[in-house]
Amino acid sequence: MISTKGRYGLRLMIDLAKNDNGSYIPLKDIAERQEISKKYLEIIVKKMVDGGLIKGSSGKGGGYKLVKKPDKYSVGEILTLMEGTISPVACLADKDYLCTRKKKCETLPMWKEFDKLVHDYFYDKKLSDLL
Amino acid sequence: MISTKGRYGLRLMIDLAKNDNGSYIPLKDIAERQEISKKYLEIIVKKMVDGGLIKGSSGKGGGYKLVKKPDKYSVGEILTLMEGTISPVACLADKDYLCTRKKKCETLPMWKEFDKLVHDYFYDKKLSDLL
DNA sequence: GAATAACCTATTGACACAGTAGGTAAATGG
DNA sequence: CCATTTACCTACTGTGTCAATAGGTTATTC
Repeated sequence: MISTKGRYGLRLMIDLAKNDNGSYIPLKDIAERQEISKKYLEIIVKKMVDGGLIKGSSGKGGGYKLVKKPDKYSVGEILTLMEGTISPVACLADKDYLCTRKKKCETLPMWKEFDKLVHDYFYDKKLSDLL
Repeated sequence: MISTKGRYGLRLMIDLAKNDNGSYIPLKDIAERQEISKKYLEIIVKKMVDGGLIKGSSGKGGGYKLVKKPDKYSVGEILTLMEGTISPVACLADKDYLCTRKKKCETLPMWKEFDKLVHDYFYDKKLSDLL
């Protein structure tokens, strides 16, 4: 289940893309347009900056802006950054996950197939597809 | 993310299907074969019984058994019973979810498309496909 | 130097997850 | 009838995440 972080994060990116005029966009404006608490958006926006998906600038005339063209962002990378993982099961989400039943597990192949389905869907879908 | 309830629940159903010889299968045996705590499986098995997916019988010779042929169970119905919902976002999981932005939401169409993808995948996949 | 806006740390209440503990009720075999 | 087996039931617990709020400090511009 995609949390508000992922959902709001995506809307933040769409807002940044739609209102991009070259200059920085203040979070206050985004919060108002998107009807999301600015305080909560700060958490989301920080992850985006830390993850290198957007950049911020302080002071008057400051705000946030995209660092790439919208068609260069996949929905998958945005969601993965926000959610930590988009893998549907713990066995696949964590590379170091240890499971003694790996070889005889009857469900693992299905999870893997489903995981690929999800992964492909979100990584093929671009931010530009949502504008 | 599918929780242990969903994952174990699926393995329980597979175990019941694989070891079906007409009579009831004690939970103790399933717990040992699947290497899952019997106590924890009790919670899962109760949901299955309450949901009408399996039936139980007390006393010696008792246990649990399927009520349908394995090809009549979809993975989707098993997971939905265990997880409550398999919808990827709150907006779609809850029928009564109120969102003032429904009409202008740029992400909703994508969530709907993805929701259908997930739904179709799991409801087309049958328990018999996992044996 | 005032205003603007990002950036930072901490806290909170609610809830779900992943179990565990300890019992009662029902069915069967001897 | 009674011991055994097995399901069935209620309650509890620790850990963690979610969703959000509060209250600051730093950086930048005019």
